[in-house]
Amino acid sequence: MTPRLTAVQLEEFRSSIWDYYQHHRRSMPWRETADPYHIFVSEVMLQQTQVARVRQKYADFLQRFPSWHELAVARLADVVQQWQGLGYNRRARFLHQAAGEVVSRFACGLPADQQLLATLPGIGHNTAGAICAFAFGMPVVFIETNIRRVYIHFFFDGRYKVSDTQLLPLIEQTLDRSDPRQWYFALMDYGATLKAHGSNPNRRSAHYSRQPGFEGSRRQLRGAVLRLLVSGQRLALADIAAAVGEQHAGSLESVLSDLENEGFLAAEQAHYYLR
DNA sequence: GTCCAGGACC
DNA sequence: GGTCCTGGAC
Repeated sequence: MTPRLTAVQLEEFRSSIWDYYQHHRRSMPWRETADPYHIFVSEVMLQQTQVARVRQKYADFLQRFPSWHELAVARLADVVQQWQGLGYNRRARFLHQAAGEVVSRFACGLPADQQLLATLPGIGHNTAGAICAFAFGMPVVFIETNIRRVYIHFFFDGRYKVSDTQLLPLIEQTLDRSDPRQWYFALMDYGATLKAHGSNPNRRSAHYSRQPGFEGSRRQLRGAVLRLLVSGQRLALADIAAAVGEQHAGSLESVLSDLENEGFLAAEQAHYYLR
């Protein structure tokens, strides 16, 4: 199933990655710090979102919410406002909730523990691993899209439906324990270039799927509703319906209900507002 | 205009 | 296995 690497294969692979990194490393602000809060914010932003779009948002967000405490005590509406343009607003709510938990559960700071980090909202095994590697320099095993590309490209040439379960033992075998932080930076930079040049190896991942269209979707409507309310105004159903337009009329009430249940919205006297 | 990148949670 | 956003590339 998963190949066991020889010492020579291992050395060749590591050399390829390090050599590429030496000449083509990408510079990013969150790579210049080991501050757990800064790393945490960057990793949540980088979930499902490309580096280019995160850069400015990262700087603005930290300017507005400089510490766990200031994020924890902020209004959710302010956090969502700061999040605008990144998409997947649930991440803003998770981040806000996570800050609350960090302040209450981990007064001494973020724990250097992958399992424990993965109990925080919005943090799964992979983001927890990234935080451990980048904030604490720990030799943990995790996978994300760029890393996935690298291992499929090198070790599963011509194969289809490659699962992460097959990749993880290889990531573990090849992990350079002398400097996990730089090693993962190097892997991700190599993976990013594989996408840019030639066919994307991740299409051969068992976890690849084509995404549905955005125009007219519930996702689009959710974004539109939050954008409408993010400035703090309270609006009646009819006002929201008028603002989001005819094409969303059928699903508006259901979307409002979802957003209310998720903790984004509240309603008083038939007027909706952002919490 | 159409396609596509990006993990967590239910 | 379905759902969640937005902007940039083509």
